[in-house]
Amino acid sequence: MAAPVTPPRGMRDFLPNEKAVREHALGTIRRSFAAHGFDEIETPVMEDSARLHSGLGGDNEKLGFAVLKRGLSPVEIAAAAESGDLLSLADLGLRFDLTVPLARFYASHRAELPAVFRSIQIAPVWRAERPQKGRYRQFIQCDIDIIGEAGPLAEIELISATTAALDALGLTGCSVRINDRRILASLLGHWNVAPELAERALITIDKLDKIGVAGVVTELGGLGIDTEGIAETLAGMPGLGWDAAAPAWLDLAAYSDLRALRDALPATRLVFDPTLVRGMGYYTGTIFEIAHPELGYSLGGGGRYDGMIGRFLGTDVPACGFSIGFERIVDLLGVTGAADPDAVVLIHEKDADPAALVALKTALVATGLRVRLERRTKNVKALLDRAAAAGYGRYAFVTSETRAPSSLEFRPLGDSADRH
RNA sequence: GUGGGUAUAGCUCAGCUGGUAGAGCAUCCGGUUGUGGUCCGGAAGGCCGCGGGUUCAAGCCCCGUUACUCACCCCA
Repeated sequence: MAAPVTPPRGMRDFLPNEKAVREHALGTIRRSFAAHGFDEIETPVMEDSARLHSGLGGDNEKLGFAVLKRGLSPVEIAAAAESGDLLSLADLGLRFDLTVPLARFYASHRAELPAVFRSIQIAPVWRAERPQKGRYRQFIQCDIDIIGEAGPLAEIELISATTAALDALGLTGCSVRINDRRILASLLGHWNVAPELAERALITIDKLDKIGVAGVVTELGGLGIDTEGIAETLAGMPGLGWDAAAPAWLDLAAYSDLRALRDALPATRLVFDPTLVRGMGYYTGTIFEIAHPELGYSLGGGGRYDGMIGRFLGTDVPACGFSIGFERIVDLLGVTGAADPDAVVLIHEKDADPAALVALKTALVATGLRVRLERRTKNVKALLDRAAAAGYGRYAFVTSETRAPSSLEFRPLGDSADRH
């Protein structure tokens, strides 16, 4: 058996028709974001290892691909193995999201950017996860971020631009779940959860829709949290809605801010969900996620991270972002290639004159057509089916008598069942 | 990191209670068919993922391993 030829685990090759669908979707998203006043930027795929592991990335930090320093000596490697700190052998890492690189980018280029900067990033990120449906080790994220806007305008613009992009893709049925870190903080305070347990407790709360009230109570108890009265609070959380009679644990200021967002976005299905958490440690205020009724995972998410840029810049700058999980969107769209009548296939004999063929093709290209040459095989049907699947709309046979494009007789390509 | 499923031709898959490897599609060749998407015939293509074990005999049973895949964890 030959050496394996599959791509690395969790990473994929894309066939021509898949690539075409992806590029089409990316173009749609890009145009939609740009129309809403965002500007596209690009950053390197790697960042300093120390920056990626600054504690802001939550669990994702553990999933980062590290890049070894060049020219390591056996002594250094042995020392790292001895100390158990293998990460010290890496000085760079592949980015696991686009937010941490953006914060560094902004800190680096602040002087050249507008006071309120609206960025687009459409780029791959890497996480060393166990792959499964909707989860890959290399995947594209489509992020928009607004830096320098502390008020709700940022959230409103981000949510409306993102839902506009989803609409442009023809994706229906999506809703946006929304919550606020301040609400989660007041909830944990109400339960007297120790700060060092807060992160674990939040992740557990996030699972409420999956494991139920009893499951969450058990898991919280396992963390060492006093679960007295927690079940009652939990039971009332999912259906709370927009007109709740303010339970004691609810941060009223944050709740009121969320209601204002809801009022500002009448066209969006905005669902208040106090159990929404999100894993990234850097969120400080609003958090949101795109939900789809057919999927058990989210199609994207984001939130406000007012503290992050200050870690790189020294002074705090408010920031908020929204990320679309491109791979999950594409999986949902499926592969549909429409036939292009301006894309034609020229079928020629094995012994056709190459110079004449290319001259003929060039003449057709000059008229605005997309032209592919195909050597005639015994099985013409298979050849034509493949061309049709690749989006070609017409075909013609080239013979030794074919001199000019006008002598070609084009026929439509398509389902072979309805023609013969 | 944890658990389940799968692994046979380029692709999609059969292969019965263990008995020397099969189909369809694709490829190539010959013929047929109104300058052509039809049909007929033929050929080529396999360490049955890899390594052990049981057996007279293993694609099939047992153990291990690797890869893929689904779910959990976590996440887009």
